Amino acid sequence: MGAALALFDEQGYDETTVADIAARAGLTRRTFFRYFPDKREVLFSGAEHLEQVFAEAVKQAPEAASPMQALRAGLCAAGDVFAGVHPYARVRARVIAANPELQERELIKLERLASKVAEALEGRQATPRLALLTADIGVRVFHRAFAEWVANGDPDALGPMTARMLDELGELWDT
Amino acid sequence: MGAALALFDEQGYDETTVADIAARAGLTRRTFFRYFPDKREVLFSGAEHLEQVFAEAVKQAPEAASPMQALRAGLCAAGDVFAGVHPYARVRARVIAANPELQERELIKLERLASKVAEALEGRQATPRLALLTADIGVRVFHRAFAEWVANGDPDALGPMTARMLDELGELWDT
DNA sequence: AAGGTGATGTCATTGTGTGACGTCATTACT
DNA sequence: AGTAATGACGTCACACAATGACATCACCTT
Repeated sequence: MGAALALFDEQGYDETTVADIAARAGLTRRTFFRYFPDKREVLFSGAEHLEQVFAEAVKQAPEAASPMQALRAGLCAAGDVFAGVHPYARVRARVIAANPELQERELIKLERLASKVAEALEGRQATPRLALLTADIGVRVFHRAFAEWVANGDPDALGPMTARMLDELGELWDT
Repeated sequence: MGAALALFDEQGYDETTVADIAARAGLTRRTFFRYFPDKREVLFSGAEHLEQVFAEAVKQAPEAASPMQALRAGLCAAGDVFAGVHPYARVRARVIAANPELQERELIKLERLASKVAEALEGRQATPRLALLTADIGVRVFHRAFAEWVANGDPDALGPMTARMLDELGELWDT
């Protein structure tokens, strides 16, 4: 809902009531809660799509690919999802950064994403233990790369930024 | 507050009101909110202590240690914090697992922990970029190892379990 | 045209979180 | 000792989120 994002950005999240959002969108409070289970959820409507793309790319990776290689494929696909929405992502990130409640919601979305990816990895060769670990770490790398991308990255290069960060992470063990 | 944990375990988190908790503890609703900023926070009172121990261990690691080695030191110290509380941790984990709101809070606590650890790593040799990444990944490894420890681990071996998982993660790049 | 179906609005209720304010006990200062 | 300051706790009142029950209206199907 664009109305909500605009209001959050203009006057802050806490200062914006659901009634405000509904009013600007030409709705009632009650109706708002039919579209979104709660106030925060407005900012996370694309989450399922991301989950789906990421997990699908992991599943579609070549048969011979290792978990890490499958993960990399997923990360690149996930990066593509955000093509063209860099400006929107900036505003959204600013709003979220300003509010702990929203950060909480963001984090649990990541957790859900990780569990979907773990599922996809299990559908290949990985043991549950390592699938969970690999997925979790992959998603966190995505999260950090996303933060850098929003802050100062090339709008069209989220995927590459993520892949690079994954490499850098692997090198941390070589000391 | 033990009263809260007991009630959450007996009747569920949502079914337990702040008034219930306060009553059992011999307090008022208003007083409860003087001790805890919100209802969830009851279950996260030890968080600052963990942050402090973890970060301190990272700072105290030998001068020559790499970021990864300093991280490992922090993880072991963090493991020691939970010596003797395995049974309590089980109940707590069960309550949290049953409620998304609590999971959200747990995740943001981890995020705070990661940022403290990142700070500690920056106090050594690491660049901000890699400090954030290393800390984040370290904390996630801790989180996953903790989950396994709660589910079926040796009550006295959280630290070793965590260290082992960190090794396994590093090996994922070797394929 | 009648009836069903879905989208939206109205109303009422519960519970969280917070501000304003009062009371009481303890400590500190003269 | 007497009194002022401080802090812990309670009472009251309120805004808002969230949700269930029910009404209304538009539109589609036959």
